[in-house]
Amino acid sequence: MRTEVHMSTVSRALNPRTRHLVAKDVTDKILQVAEELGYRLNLNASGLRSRHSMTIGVILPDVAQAVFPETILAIETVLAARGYSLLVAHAETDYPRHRLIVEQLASHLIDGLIMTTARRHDPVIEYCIENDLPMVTIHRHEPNFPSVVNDDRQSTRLAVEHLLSLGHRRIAHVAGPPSADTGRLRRAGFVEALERAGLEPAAIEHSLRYTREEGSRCASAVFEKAPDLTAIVTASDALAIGCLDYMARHGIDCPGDVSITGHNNAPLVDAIDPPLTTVAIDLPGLGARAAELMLRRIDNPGAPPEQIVLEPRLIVRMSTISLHGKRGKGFGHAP
Amino acid sequence: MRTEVHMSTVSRALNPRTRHLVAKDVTDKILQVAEELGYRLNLNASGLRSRHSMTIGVILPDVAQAVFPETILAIETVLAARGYSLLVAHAETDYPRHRLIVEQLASHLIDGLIMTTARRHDPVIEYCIENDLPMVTIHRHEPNFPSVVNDDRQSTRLAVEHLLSLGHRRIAHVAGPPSADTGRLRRAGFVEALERAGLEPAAIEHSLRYTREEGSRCASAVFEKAPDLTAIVTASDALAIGCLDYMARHGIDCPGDVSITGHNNAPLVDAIDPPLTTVAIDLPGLGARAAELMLRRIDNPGAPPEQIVLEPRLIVRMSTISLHGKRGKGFGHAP
DNA sequence: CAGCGCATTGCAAGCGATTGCGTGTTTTTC
DNA sequence: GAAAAACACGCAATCGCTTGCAATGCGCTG
Repeated sequence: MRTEVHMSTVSRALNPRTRHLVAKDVTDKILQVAEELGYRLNLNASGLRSRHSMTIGVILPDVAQAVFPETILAIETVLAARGYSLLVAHAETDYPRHRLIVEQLASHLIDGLIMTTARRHDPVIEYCIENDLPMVTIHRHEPNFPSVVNDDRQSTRLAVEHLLSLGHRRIAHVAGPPSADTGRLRRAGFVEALERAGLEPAAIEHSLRYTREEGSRCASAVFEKAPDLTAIVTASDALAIGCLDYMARHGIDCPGDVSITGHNNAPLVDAIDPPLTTVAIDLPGLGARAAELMLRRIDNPGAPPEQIVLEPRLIVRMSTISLHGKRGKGFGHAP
Repeated sequence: MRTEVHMSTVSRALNPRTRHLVAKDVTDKILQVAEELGYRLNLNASGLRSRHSMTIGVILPDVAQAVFPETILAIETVLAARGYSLLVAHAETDYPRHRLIVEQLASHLIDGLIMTTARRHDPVIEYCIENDLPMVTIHRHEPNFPSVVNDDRQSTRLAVEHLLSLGHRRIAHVAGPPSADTGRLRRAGFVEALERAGLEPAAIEHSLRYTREEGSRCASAVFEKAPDLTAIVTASDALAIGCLDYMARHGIDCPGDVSITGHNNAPLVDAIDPPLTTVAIDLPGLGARAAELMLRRIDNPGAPPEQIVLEPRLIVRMSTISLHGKRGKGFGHAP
């Protein structure tokens, strides 16, 4: 930097937070010269001294889940506008990777962490708590941390009410992992909605992960427990498609024999056979809100943690049909 | 760090590249003590002095594309094993974002860049060339840079040959963006394969992006140009599904009236209606090879750039059927 | 007009690692 | 057994920026 001013002045002028300390005309000149010279400050040096790296970590559970790209994009869009970069890490269930992530945090690589994994008892979270690293969670509640979640109870309630209105009474649930908030809450909403109608779940099976394969496995389990079921509410589109896979293999027709609802409204679920009735959640909203909360948290660490809940929306397609004037599978008499 | 040795020795012991400079027993002791104290070196300080940040940038074009998650995961897995983190940036076609990315590079935030966008004439690439930042490209060739690509010519050849063997003769192509290597090469493979059979393309329409909407638009265009076509080869699954959307709206049956092939074998394309015949590319392989090339490039900048080409594989499902004993759309006579 | 306060800028000490150089010690060599 | 080479490690400068403090100059008040 070659101007007639001292480098400390340049530093102050370049940093929006300290810019008010330098005279307006000097600031303008500095910005102009910096632009001409293509000067960029060295974030390593800056971070070394000021102890922030201008990068935010994002932890994803499982690439296989189609719901993340949109969320990530939204996060990045909001953060990039404030000069933050995104460091992504995939952390399925393997511990070595968790350890690695913690190490990166410990290396002061990250100014904040956005967790999109819904698993509880996470060493990464414990680390954030201990070192009070700004964290915001998506898809899960953590006391004392900002979070943005879908109203998961409401999600499955919507699905159940839809099926009830179609005349279904023997409804099973292919649930998410019990270790995940999403899994537990969606299950709770499912049970509640049935209880209100004076009904009991036909069957409930927890998946271990939100995958198609798990969906198939769980389908097998619920059909075993409740051969006369007429509908299945699932906790994710992938699980629903897994159920469809199972049913196709066993000659059970959807929606003719059994209706199915998914969850998330992931890309392409409108194009599958049959187009999936599902509960849409606001993926970009989840990301954008989370990023905003993160920025607010960084600007003002003392503020009380906000918890944002977004409303789901039922999207009816072809995988659910009315039972009225139709026989459900298991009635036992011929046409 | 509180041992009886000097911090320079610690630094050397902790860095695998300089570890040979210190005695084995001292190294062991240092590693052990570091472990006990939970000591992590400060990457900002380290990077400031040594001018490398231990992070690799990855630029993605478009989140909407389902092909990236697997590739990213593979990249991260390989790089994380060597202590590198991943900085991701989405760079569709908007220039402000490109500028932002270049600025991050300029801030020495990144030791290398993996480009997954196939667009040509990219300011980011120019920056890498000028500042000889290690770069490796996926899905595109760049002279003097390592790259890993699918054999895109072969991809569409496979698709065309498959359709030819089913008796199709009037085949159209919904191509990728002409600005993308993938778009041009897949188109070239398509044309070549037809030429070998002494045939001409029924129609070719270039999409502007690999999206469903563009697929629909292009479908409209090719049906306009060649109403008698019996098959469409597309440059991506998203485009293929867009074609299916269009056909569904216009009462054209797939595969009854027109056969369609996709490209990439993205998740769920086996579950759509009809299950899509597509050309599978090795998504994790693309990522893993790219990451390995990056590491090699960093270790040994002088080595000649390797160019890796992976072989595609045709996956036949239900969206393509034989024309033998069947009438294609446009023959003009009733059953 | 002296004195005070405020706004603006310069000074210089770090932030925590890396690394070229130098010194001390051990091993090799003839 | 002495000189040379190899090996291990310490020393201290340095990377580029931030920031508390000091210094300067200005306008304003009494």
